[in-house]
Amino acid sequence: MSTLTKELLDESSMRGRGRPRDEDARARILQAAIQILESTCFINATADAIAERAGASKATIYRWWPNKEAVFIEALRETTAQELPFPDTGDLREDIRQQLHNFVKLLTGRRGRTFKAFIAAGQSDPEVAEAFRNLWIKPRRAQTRAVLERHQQAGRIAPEIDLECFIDLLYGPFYLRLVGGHRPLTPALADAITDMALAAATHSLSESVDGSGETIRSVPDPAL
Amino acid sequence: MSTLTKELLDESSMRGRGRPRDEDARARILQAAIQILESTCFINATADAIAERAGASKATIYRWWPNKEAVFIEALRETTAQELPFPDTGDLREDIRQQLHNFVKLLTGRRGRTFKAFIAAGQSDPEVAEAFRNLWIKPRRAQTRAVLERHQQAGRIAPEIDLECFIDLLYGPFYLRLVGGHRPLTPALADAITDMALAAATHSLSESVDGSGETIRSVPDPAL
DNA sequence: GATTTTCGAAACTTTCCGGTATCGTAATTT
DNA sequence: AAATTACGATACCGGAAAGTTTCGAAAATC
Repeated sequence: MSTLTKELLDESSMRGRGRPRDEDARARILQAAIQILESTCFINATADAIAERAGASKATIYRWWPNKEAVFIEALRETTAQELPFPDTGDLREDIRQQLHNFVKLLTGRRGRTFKAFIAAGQSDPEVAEAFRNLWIKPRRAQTRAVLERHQQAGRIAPEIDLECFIDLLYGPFYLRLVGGHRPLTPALADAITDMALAAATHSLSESVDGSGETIRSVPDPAL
Repeated sequence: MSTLTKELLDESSMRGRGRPRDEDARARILQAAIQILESTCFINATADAIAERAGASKATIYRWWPNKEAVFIEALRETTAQELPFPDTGDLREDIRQQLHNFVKLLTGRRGRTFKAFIAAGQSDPEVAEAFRNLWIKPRRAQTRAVLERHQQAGRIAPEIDLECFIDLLYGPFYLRLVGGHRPLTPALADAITDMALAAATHSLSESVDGSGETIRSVPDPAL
């Protein structure tokens, strides 16, 4: 975080003559960008605000990034890269429960505002939308899918379940409350979704147990 | 839509002396507002754009609405008031399936862009966010809940299911794909969510049949 | 020490847009 | 006919913010 990241690797060979880039300023700018998204909305996330908070100059920002959005995108990449790893204990229920609880904790914290800001900004800026997809959504989905695939192959998720849709079923409710704001994001929701998602994933499984190999998706008589 | 809505009700009594408000212009302005949200993003939804498209004057807009956002809010109210009624046939599966298919159709059409615009604008304008909640989200949820409550009382949904969470489970995946853009909104998703949501709603139901009155949320042995 | 490149600070330009004011005209009441 | 109010068109005002430029100082190479 301090002035430790000076000359690194063998970039010294391709270094020009003049004063080198201030890596510390780079870090401060990215951190300021994220902090602004965490506190206020995108509307207040101006280039001046970043510069002021980072103790840097606007000229410095525009020397290294083509525009304001690029700063936010790089900041998102650096801060969310390692977040929310899907648990893989072998216990499907516990994996899901843990993950959804962590997700709630993430969304109710500072990161929730960051995501809302990116979702909002993505509507008018395709590059921001693509960045949010590629840097946040897709990596999480890929990792989630990897774990769920193992559970499915182990028979703990019914084989006819479309995992992509199942992942939407898992995370969708939380994004809905995040952007809808009709109800708060609580651990209770995480528990409820865990129960329901697990029932959905194992339903046909428990049915195929009692008899027909044909996976009949029979429902209790609609008329009571 | 034409000049039919002139003097209506007994407002003629409280009409002043001068030229009356041009109700046709009002309709054109609201229609223009919605059309702009449907075509481009909120970013292009300027007051000038509304005026031009409506063939009206900006002065007329600001005479009847306090600001730009109020126009969009009233336009949302008028256009979405009657949309997406939850089916109530008594057949839970068919009710859900129909509703989700209609929802997909709605979101993939022009209305999807409108919603994205409102979600985005709501991040920086609390009044817009509240309007979207009160005019779209909450009415749909209330109606959905009313129908689902009857299904639950009739025993077609397990009694321990929290309907609010279940509603989030139903609609969440579609909002997620709408704002995430990682996968397209397809009827196939509606079918998949229908199957999984129904399994979730009836799972404990089929379990409580075979024995214990205690609602144990037991799962098939995690280790296969 | 000369050169080169970056730095922070701040002024600056440019563009855009929300909202207001003006003006001549149209519609309605009295 | 007079008074009143709304209309469309258009010019205008003020602020905000993206991005550029200028400037003197700092940090590196040669």
